[in-house]
Amino acid sequence: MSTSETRWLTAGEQQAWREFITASQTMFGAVEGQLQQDAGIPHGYYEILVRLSETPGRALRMSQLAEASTSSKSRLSHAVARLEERGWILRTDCPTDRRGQVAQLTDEGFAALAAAAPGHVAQVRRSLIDVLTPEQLGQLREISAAIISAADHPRGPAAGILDCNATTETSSPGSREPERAATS
Amino acid sequence: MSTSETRWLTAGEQQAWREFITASQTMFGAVEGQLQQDAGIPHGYYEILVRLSETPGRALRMSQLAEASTSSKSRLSHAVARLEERGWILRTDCPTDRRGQVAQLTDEGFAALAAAAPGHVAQVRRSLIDVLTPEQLGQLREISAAIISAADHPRGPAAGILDCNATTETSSPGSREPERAATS
DNA sequence: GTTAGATTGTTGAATACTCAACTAATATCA
DNA sequence: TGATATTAGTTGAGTATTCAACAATCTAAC
Repeated sequence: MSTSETRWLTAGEQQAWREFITASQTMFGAVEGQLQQDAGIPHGYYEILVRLSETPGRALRMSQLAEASTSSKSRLSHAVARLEERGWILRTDCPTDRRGQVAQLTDEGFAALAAAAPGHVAQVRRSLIDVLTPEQLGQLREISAAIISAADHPRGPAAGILDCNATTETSSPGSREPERAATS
Repeated sequence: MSTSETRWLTAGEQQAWREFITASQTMFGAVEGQLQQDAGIPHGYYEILVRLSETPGRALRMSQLAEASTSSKSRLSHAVARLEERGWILRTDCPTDRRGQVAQLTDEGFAALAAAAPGHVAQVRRSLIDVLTPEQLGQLREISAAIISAADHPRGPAAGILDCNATTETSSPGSREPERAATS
């Protein structure tokens, strides 16, 4: 298994990959910029506030909040600390588990979120939703689901099924390599 | 124009948006992690090296390199400084423009890139390419192109055409708002 | 030619994220 | 019960990115 031939990307695959990178950077950059500009917080922080706002008591255990906002514990800890400084979140001890902390969205936090939401939604429409046809949006949803699912259920380096993708264009081993060496 | 009603996201739109966020984070996180782990550089640095490696003399003006790697001047400046410390890039004065600097990929840099490429490509396959059908990859390419194009040619807040997207589900103004206030 | 403006690239401060190390509390199991 | 392992969450150091300010050079217009 040591000398597994590298399956370089075909021209089409590489183009898809690079355009996807550019599109994502552009998109998230615009969303980030709008939020930073108008609300003074990064998008990750905004997500944290949103998850809390959607929870019945507007409160969540740190670990659950981390999962809900797809954040690492460390990142969440730092982020909540910042948001607490602003008075948008309050941290209290968890009554049932003395290790735990409960993050509670304050009224100020909710108000800030409500104030930021319209501008954010508008930006998301401008950068993504309204830019795609309904059909494309559906496709994007399925593509995203496939990506997430693949990450959740990783499989061995060279599953047999995958080879069917390399049939049409075998990407001659040297073609995308000797002088270029890479793939972004 | 001051009181433009917020067009909240429909349930489907919101789901697409959120899944896209998660998918992107997952995907780029995996790619980033692999590169950081195996090559000790972030993906953005890798891209810089790639662009240089693809250029005839393996050298580019800073501004061109910035554009090629979709990076801000500042970011590139910092990044190249780091890569220069490693001996992977060399900066020299531009002969034709005394303001300019030319970034030159060194042999060590090229070697490092060549060493990192196989692992990176494998990761890109694992996280994206091999996870999608050829058809989906094509769809993703078109979706990406649409996003990029929209960012390049921004249009006014409320173009008439856009309203056709809101026909089926008008997202009752209060539905996704009063208690939730947000949209990730 | 000289001046006003634009471009090139760097810098430092502020912020956010990652990683590893750590404390404290709870679970598991002999 | 007591020992061990797991889980919850925080912290600090290191690094990357952004932003605004800046110096230096080039370009254009008069």
